[in-house]
Amino acid sequence: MGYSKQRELVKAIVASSCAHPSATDIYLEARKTIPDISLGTVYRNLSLLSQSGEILRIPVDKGDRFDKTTCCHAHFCCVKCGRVFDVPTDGMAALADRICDHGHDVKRTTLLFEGVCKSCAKSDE
Amino acid sequence: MGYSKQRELVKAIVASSCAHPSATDIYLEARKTIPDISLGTVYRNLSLLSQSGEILRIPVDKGDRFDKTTCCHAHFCCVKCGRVFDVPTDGMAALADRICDHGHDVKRTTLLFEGVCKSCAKSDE
DNA sequence: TATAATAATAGTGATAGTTACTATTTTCGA
DNA sequence: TCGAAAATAGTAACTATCACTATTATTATA
Ligand SMILES: [Mn+2]
Ligand SMILES: [Mn+2]
Ligand SMILES: [Zn+2]
Ligand SMILES: [Zn+2]
Repeated sequence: MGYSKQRELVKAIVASSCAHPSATDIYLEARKTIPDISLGTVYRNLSLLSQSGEILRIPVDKGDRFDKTTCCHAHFCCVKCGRVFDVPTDGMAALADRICDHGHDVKRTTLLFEGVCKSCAKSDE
Repeated sequence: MGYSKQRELVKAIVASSCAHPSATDIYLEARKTIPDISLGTVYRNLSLLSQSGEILRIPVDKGDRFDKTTCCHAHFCCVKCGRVFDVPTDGMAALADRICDHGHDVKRTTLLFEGVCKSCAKSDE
């Protein structure tokens, strides 16, 4: 993965944010430094950085969000304001309860594993 | 929520499927019975049925999927074929390991809580 | 350094899933 | 049976994201 100041900027913006920014958030922030950076470049670099494990992609209802914290942790996403909060994953069963104890109201818990299934892994030798 | 044969058909199709069908899957199946049913009607009824808890909406990368099983359970989604498999949620920490034991390759685990946060709950009295 | 090969970019256009809109039709209670 | 309320079909709009291409930047090499 070669050098480009655009890619470094995208990475720096994710690294400096605690708000789990969206691609658009990052694009708007990036334009303050590189005014003619394109949205496509932001998306491409977010994908590359996610694939290489330098940042984490979080699938949320209305567009993906990005996280400088790449170790496994859960998120609480507010359906009203869209903010994404970190949730440490020590327990797990009592997690939703703990979130509710903080005054949040958990409406839905989504747990999704993604990967390649047995039969697909076989079919491409 | 009033009666309509379209809504009953959408619900019946979800109830009879074990494949976690997408909105388009359901639309195509519904047209076999009601040829001029519209895609908008399918989407509207899927949303209504999900909201009322009669079916479960599963957010997956490439479009939502729908589930007749509404009790809490996890899913393994293959990024190659798109199939969605049920995963019982007894343990949780060893879940990814168990999926791998079955020959699947877990690339990413997504755990997402959604709801209304404390400050938003306060702001609308 | 000069230069050729490679990689990345900006800008634009396309795509797909979903929602919004509206005129028409269906349902349902009085 | 009749009128309000709800639901529909069809279409258009929206948004996040990806694809394409000509141009520019980076890197490797002589
Ligand atoms: Mn996080
Ligand atoms: Mn399921
Ligand atoms: Zn909120
Ligand atoms: Zn598969």
